Amino acid sequence: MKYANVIIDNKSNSTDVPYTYAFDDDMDVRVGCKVNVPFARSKNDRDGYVISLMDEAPEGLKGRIRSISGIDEDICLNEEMMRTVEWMRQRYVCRYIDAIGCFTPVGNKPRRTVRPDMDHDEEEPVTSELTDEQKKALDQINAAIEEGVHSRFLIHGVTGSGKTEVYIRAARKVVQKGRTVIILVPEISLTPQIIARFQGVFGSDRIAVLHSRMTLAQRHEQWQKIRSGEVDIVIGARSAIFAPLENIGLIVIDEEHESTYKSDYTPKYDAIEVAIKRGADDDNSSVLILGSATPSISTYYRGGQGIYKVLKMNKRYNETPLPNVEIVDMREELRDGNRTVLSNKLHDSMKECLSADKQVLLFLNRRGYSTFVSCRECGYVAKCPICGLSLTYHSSRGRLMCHYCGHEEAAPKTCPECGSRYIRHFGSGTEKVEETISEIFPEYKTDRIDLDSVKKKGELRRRLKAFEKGETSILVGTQIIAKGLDFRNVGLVGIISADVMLNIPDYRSSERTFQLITQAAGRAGRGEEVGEVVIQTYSPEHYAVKHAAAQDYEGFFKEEAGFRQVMRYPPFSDMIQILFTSKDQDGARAGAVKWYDGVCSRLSPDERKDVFKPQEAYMSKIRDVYRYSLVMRCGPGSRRRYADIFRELKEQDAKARAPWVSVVDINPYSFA
DNA sequence: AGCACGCCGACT
DNA sequence: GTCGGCGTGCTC
Repeated sequence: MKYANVIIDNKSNSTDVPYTYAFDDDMDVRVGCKVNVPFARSKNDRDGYVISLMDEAPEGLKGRIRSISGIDEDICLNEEMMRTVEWMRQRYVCRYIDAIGCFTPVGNKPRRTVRPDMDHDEEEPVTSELTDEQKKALDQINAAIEEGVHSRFLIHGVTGSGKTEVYIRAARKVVQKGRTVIILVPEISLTPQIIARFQGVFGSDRIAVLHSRMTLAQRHEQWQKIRSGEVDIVIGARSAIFAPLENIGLIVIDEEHESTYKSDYTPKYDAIEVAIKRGADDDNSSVLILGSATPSISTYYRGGQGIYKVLKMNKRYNETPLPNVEIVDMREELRDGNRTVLSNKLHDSMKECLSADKQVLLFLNRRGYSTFVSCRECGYVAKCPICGLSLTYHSSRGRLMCHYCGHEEAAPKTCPECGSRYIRHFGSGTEKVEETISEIFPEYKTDRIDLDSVKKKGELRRRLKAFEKGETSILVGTQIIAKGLDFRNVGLVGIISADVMLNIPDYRSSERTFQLITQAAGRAGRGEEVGEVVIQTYSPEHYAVKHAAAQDYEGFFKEEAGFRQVMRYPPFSDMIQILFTSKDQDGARAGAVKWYDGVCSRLSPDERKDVFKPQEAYMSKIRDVYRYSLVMRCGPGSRRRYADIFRELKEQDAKARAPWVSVVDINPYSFA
């Protein structure tokens, strides 16, 4: 007789502990197995997962132990996966079963074969000569692959420098050694070329592509195929990091700065952190490659610390010149009497570009979910004196509030900098851009793409393809058009207003602005000719705008890292948000207050200063559920201690059957 | 007495 | 999460 510690497949906080079951020696129960077990007074057996094995039963349980009824042969994780599960539970303060759920397929086993139908536009493998930079990068990566120890690289390579070719050659070497590969891409539907390249080189048979539009049965089938060792390479979005591969030799995370690598569901994991965890495990010892033209500040900082080996690729593949970037000062436009959304400069450039039979791409911010207050004459923006972020205007009370710390002040009637009365909240009007454009350029076809207009599956790709083919001349859209497709005929990229993004109340707003402009610039003139980029803004002297216009990542990084260090934002700390939800308003508030007290009482006086007062979430009620939020900063090296405090409070809540739900989010993508 | 309902607590 | 047990209060 042997014993197994089992996690019951129950979405309850009070059963989130291992339960010990007995099994006969001839039963093949291993760590990671899915098993059926009797539980409590349930008539039917429940599903569970084995997290560890023991030879003896613990003293205290004698007489209460029941036996495993059966093993589910189809689903079995391995020890490395279960170690990652344990790590996720502690790191993200989630249940065992939430972490296990990341590794297991959803849905049931399909009755018949349901191979997914991919619309592959298979491309010829590009096997041209590598550039010197590509060779140098690949040499270092290959050496690490040969050595077979865990190592991490960041390829900082401008758009078009040929990162994909490096990934492919590294993957080929790893596969030749009989090991496996995970490739993460930000969004599968927007990156068909990279998939086509891999399929062209490795053939479709040994590659599994995981995408969000697959049915549950298809996912299950792909999971089985991967688990049984039929594929060498898995390509997919964020969740593909949980691919049930063994002996992972290489993990690639393309466009590592993208927000899609952070999960918005429980557990709120970061795929890059999971990649490091899985890659560093002795059973894998993988080489990890992050790639980006605009690495996140945190990643690049860690590169400087030696956590990643930074490989530079500064040359565009066929030496295509970088576009000319011009900043338009919208304050001057106003002074000159131009009150429209189009500056004279952008208008003229559009005219010129269109008459040369080239296409125009116009970027629009999604309407700000919060509005900031700024002066149209001098560009002044109201900011929080404590957090350094734009204050949010609450029209109902005519006051300004800080999203992070709750600081509150009256909205100014005149500009505190220049005395102008032209100070007001910003944001409306941009929705009408398409209308305005079609009025000004009626002879050219204009299309608009935003998240609302492409909800239907395949719609986004279809519309982008239409633009690519030249069916429309002007494309107006939000950030989603900044990614992916290669628009050969785009001569001009216009950013209608850099200000909305620059003033989102988030410590990364500068980083995101820099990335957007750089990315947008990468869309212009990818063919032979020099492209043009026009950025409209009321803050032309802002360092994110200036460095992006000069294509100077290094300069931007230095200034932004300085800001982060002074304000003690990541990577110099972790920002943590805990969201409390409840059917009744008092429940959510009570949870936030209870945790505020609980957290503070366990911290030093200095640390306590970094716990902000509980606040109503910006969206205080969604579908009849009330929301309260608690934000705090966690100093370097303290993550684990904070997570342990949160776990303790969660356990208390579970015992007391608290009438709220708490969700911990470490370095959330946005503060709700 | 008989039963519907809601709350509580244990689950290996 | 899920179940049975048990108390309360209503009806026959």
